[in-house]
Amino acid sequence: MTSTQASPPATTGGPLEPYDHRSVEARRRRRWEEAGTNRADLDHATRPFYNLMMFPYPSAEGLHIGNCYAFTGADAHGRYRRLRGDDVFEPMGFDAFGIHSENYAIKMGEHPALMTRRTIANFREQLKHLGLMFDWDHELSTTDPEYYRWTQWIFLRLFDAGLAEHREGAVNWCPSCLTVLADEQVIDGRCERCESRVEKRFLKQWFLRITAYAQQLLDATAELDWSEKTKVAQRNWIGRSEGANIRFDLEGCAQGEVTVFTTRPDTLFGATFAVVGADHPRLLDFVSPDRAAEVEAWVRALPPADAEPDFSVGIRLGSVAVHPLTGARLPVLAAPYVLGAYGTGVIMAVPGHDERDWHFARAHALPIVEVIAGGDVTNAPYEGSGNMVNSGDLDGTGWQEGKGRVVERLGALGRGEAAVQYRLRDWLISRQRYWGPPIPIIHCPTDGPVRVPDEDLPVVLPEVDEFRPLGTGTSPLAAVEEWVNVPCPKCGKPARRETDVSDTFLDSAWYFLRYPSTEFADVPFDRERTWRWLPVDMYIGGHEHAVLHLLYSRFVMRALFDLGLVPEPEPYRRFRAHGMIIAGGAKMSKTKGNVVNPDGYIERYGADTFRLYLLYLGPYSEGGDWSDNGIRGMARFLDRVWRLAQAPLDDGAGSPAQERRRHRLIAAVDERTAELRYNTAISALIEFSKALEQDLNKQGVLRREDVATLIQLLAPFAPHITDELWERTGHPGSVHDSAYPVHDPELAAVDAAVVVVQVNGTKRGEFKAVAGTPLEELQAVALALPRIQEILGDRTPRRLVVVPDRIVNIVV
RNA sequence: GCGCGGAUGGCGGAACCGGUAGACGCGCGGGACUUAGGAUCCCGUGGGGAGACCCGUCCGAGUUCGAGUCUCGGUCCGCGCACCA
Repeated sequence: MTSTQASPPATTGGPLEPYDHRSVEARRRRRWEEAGTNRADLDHATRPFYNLMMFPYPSAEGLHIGNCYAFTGADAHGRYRRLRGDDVFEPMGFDAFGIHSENYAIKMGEHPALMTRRTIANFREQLKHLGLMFDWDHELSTTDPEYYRWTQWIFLRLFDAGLAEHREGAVNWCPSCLTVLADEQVIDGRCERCESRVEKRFLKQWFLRITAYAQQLLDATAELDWSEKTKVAQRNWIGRSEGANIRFDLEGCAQGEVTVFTTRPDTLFGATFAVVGADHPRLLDFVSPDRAAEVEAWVRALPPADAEPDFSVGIRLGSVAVHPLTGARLPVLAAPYVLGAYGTGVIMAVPGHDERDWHFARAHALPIVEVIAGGDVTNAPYEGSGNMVNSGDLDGTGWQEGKGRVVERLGALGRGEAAVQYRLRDWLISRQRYWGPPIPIIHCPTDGPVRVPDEDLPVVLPEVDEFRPLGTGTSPLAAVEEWVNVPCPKCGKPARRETDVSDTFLDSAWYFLRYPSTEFADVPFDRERTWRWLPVDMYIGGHEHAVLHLLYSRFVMRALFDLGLVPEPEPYRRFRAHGMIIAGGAKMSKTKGNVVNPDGYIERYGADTFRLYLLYLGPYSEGGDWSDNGIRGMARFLDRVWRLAQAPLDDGAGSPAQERRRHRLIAAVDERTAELRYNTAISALIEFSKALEQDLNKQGVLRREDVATLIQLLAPFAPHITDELWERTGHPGSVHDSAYPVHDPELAAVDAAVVVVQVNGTKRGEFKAVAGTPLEELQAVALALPRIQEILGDRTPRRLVVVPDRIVNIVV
């Protein structure tokens, strides 16, 4: 303890200046801008730390709370790393191309180019008020020709590598957005944006062959330092399954043979019919001539695919599949329950041991045969384990072993082999829309699709008045004749430009490569910069992008790595997903009227309070429930910090207990901040501030060291007020350039313990002890407690369990 | 259906390796200061009981000296995928 105060400490004299967040925050931001505090020295960084967050789509409604939450949490991490001595690069940009922006522009009747310029300006201003450590010198927008020039360049690298293909396929057509959608953008058979029922159409489209990387992308997930949840989502999306390809001869139709994929070759003897997906692009090749007309009519009359399977829908095609082992002649049918786009689009049906096939067989009076013993296939499909039956000389073989035996036998006959299938499909990037980067291809009548030469990039999106989709399956760009008609780069004869634009996910699949190199006009990413800064050290974003964006960018990075253009195959060393902010226990939505508007809170409480509350209201990885009252607690906390930092400060060493307290705080906050456990880091800071308040009330003075530590540890969360107080407490420079305090483990260790005494596991007393007191001594003290003596009476303890510094449990 | 998370006071949430359940914040109750305050500060706050104590982390079993934490079985909620053969 310091000596009791003989006289009141010197004070500043007048009343304490109240905390005015408006002037403080404006002043700090001005200072940062003047001093270039947030700029990273990209060429000389010795400890480069690339702190990336998912760039926003700049919606016209402006910054929403989810953006704020994502960025604040990521920014706190960047600021923490910086205080720990890293050279942190924290860039920001705008993902402004795409259907999202275009649909809104159409609704408002404003040209997307104009609208985007405005919404970006608005977003940028809002972001600046959040006190984020962005290096605005490296801002980018995907709609900028200087950016999408390189998006096109990336496409061409993939094209040259044989990873971009123009081919016909069944595509998802949204009749409302009037465009093709990627499989990933179809949710329960509906468009993810407008929820219209999606239709199947056959169009020639550009695909990126991500499936060529399926196995690599799958294998590499094991090495990633990502949230486990995200890795699992990626693995499930890639969806590897092992089984066999089996060839059946066909009779009575144009197609002479068909290959099917199955994960259960052991059930081959139970195959009683074959089914072709109703959406199979060459369905008619499986139909016998006399049935063609009827089947065609049937396909046309099919209702749109529903989320719920309907097994009563199906039709006989009149052709026959010959069983490769038994020679049995199996009927061939078509049904919508089989996917034309997965595997070969045709299956062998084993109704005895597959639930879907069983229901279909029942509905269409097809035979059901038991080939794995263990169930009763007349009443229900049996998908469990067992021995093979009705399988010729393989009867009695275990089903697992049977898989190999059947494949072996097929192999010997040249009728099949072991095979792997992935759920992952190639990435369809063609969009028949206006607001995107034109795909840099020229279609020539003689040379086919020809790439635009690199030196002709960018293929600038022409300015047109009519940007609405035509609905004909072609982009509005098709109407811009003077743009469309160009000579073929190869032969010089008249040719036409590709008029589709690319998917916005291609824009965001490489933006992290551009940030460090934004000032380079003639390369997409400078070699030296890229090798110094990539891969990203920490990536923080929403879990909604756990599959699409993360997988696409991993694919692009990997492809570029194989071309020797980037230093590593994986783009993001660490990834952490943040949770979601809800309000009143429910997702925010306009219809519910519970949307929290950030601007109002920043205006009223200041960005620091707002940031602090966002990070405090729940674990960052989980999100939390916003409460209008809750934020006031954080305002009180910062008011207290403000008062404390203006109190008289004492440069003395203070008491050992005070110093221990400070070191314990550093240890706790450091560890929790590093692990993104912000809510508990902040609660430790609040506790400490209350302890300092007690000191102040008692002694009228605070230790300068305590106040400085509080300010520094708080700086990643509340960057303005801490910087201001850092200056006011006499420190030169910005708090954000200071060195994070370091704790001494010995001092941070607990020195006094409260030892609980239990009798048979129930607490009966406690006593204080010096940390590290020998076990025998703890025992003795515990047994000597009067209360314990009383409870024990004349019973002798049967056993004593002693946990150092914690517990003595007396078992009688 | 499959996969992954959860379930703790009036509310949001803490709790390291199994060791005082409920840190911290909100709300609420009481007090101080105020002309007044929905401002600020102090004290209290899981339930029951006058009390020693008893009960209490979704439910039911189990392991253990000791379980919010581990095991088994179940209920409910959230998220993702979903005719993937």
